[in-house]
Amino acid sequence: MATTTKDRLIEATAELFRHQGYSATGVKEIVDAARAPFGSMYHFFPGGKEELGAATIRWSGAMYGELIEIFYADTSDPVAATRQFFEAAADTVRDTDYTDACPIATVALEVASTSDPLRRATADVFESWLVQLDAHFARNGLTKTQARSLSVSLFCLLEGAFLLARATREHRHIRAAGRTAAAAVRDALEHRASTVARRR
Amino acid sequence: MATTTKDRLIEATAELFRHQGYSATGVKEIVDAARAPFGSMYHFFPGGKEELGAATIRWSGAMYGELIEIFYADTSDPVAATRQFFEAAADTVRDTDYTDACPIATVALEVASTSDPLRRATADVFESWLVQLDAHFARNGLTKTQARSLSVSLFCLLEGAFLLARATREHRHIRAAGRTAAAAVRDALEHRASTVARRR
DNA sequence: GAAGCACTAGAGCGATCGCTCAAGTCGCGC
DNA sequence: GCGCGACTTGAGCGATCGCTCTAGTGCTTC
Repeated sequence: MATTTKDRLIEATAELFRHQGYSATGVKEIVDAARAPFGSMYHFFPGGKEELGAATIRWSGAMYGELIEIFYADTSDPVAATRQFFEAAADTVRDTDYTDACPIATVALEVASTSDPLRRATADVFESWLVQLDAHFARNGLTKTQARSLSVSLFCLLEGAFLLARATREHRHIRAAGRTAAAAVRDALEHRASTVARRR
Repeated sequence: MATTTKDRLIEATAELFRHQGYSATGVKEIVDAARAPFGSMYHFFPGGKEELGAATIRWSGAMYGELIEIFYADTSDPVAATRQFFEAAADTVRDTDYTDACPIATVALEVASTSDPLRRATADVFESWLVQLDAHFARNGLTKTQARSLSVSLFCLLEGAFLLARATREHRHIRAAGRTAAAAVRDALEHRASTVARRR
C-alpha cells in the first residue's frame, strides 16, 4: 500500500476542510472518509482534531505552494504566468462545481479569532506563499518592498475572487480579478524599468 | 425598550458569525447573547438556525452596504474614497483585535457548498455591494463593463486583505491592498479620459 | 518463542447539538 | 371582563460532538 494511514487522514481532512470548513467537519466523518480506525487518529495526532487540523493546513499549504512554483518558476514572463494562474484557477473552480478553490481560506477565517495554533498555521502558510511570490518578482528586478506589495495584491485578488466565485457560482469573477492582477504585475515591472532608467 | 427580540437575535447572531462563523455558533449561544428566550427564536424564525442565518446575512450585508455609501456617495473623487475606505477598514480591524472585518465572508465560504439558501443570501449581498460600487463608478464616466470590472477588483482586494490580515494579525496588508485598489481606480478613470479623448 | 512496540479497533463517556412542545404571560379589540 | 393571537419560557428529545479507554493484532528484535 502506497499511502499510510496518517497520510490518508490528512488528505481526507484536507478535502473536507476545503469543502465545508473546520467546525462542520466531524472527527467521525474524517476517519470514515480516510477509511481509518478511530483510535488511529488519536495515535497519530494526540492533540486531537486541532492537531490534525494544523497538520492538514500546513500540508495543504505546501501542496498549493508547489502549484505556485509550477506557474512562476520556469518563466521570465510573470505577467503571462499571473494570467495563466488565474485562468487555471477559474477553470478548476468551474470544473469542480465551485468547491476546489483555496484549500485553507475557509478554515483561516473560522479559526482566526478562536484558535491561536490553527490561526498561526494559516498565517505561516499564507506568509510562505508571499515569500515564494516575492522571490520570483525580485528575480525580475523588483525591490523587496515592491515585490512584497505586489505579492500581497495578487494574494488578495485571488482569495477575494475565490470567495466571490464560490458564493455567486460565477467563475468569470476570477478571470476579471486575473486581468487586474496581470495589469498590476505589468505596471510594477514597468515602474521598475522607469526607475532604473531614471537612475542612470 | 427600543430593540425588539427579533432585532436582538439578528444582531447577536451577526456578531457571533463575524467572530466565529456559522457552524461554530450554537443556537443556545445565540439566544443567550441576545437575552432572548429559546422558543422565541423558533417563533420568529420557524426555519430554525438556517432561516435566522439567512436573515442575519442579509441584515449584515445591508449594514455594510450603508458603510460603502458613506464613503462613495458624496464625493467626486473615487480614488480618495477608495483610499479612505481601506484605511478605515484597516483601522477598524486593528482596533477590534482582528475580529471586525467582513461580516459575512466566513459564513459565505462555510456554506458555499453546503447550503444553497445561505449561499444565495451571501451571493445576493455581494452582488448588491458590486451594484452600489458600479453606480458610483458609472457616475464618474466609466462604462458598465469598466465599472463592473473595477468593482469586482476592489471587492477582491478588500476581502482578500481581510483574510490575510485576520490570519497574520497585520493590518498593513489592508493598507497595501488599499494602495493597489486606489491605483486601479485612478487607472480606470484615466483610461476613461483617454477613451473619450480618442473618440473626439 | 518471548517481549516490546506501533498501530488497529470500536464501545462508550459526558457534553452539546438543533430542535419540539406544552404551558404560560401579556396586551389589544370587542 | 372575555377571548384570542403574539410572544415568552424552559424542560427535554434523539442525535451527534470530540474524545478516552481497553483490548487486540501484527511486525521487529532479541
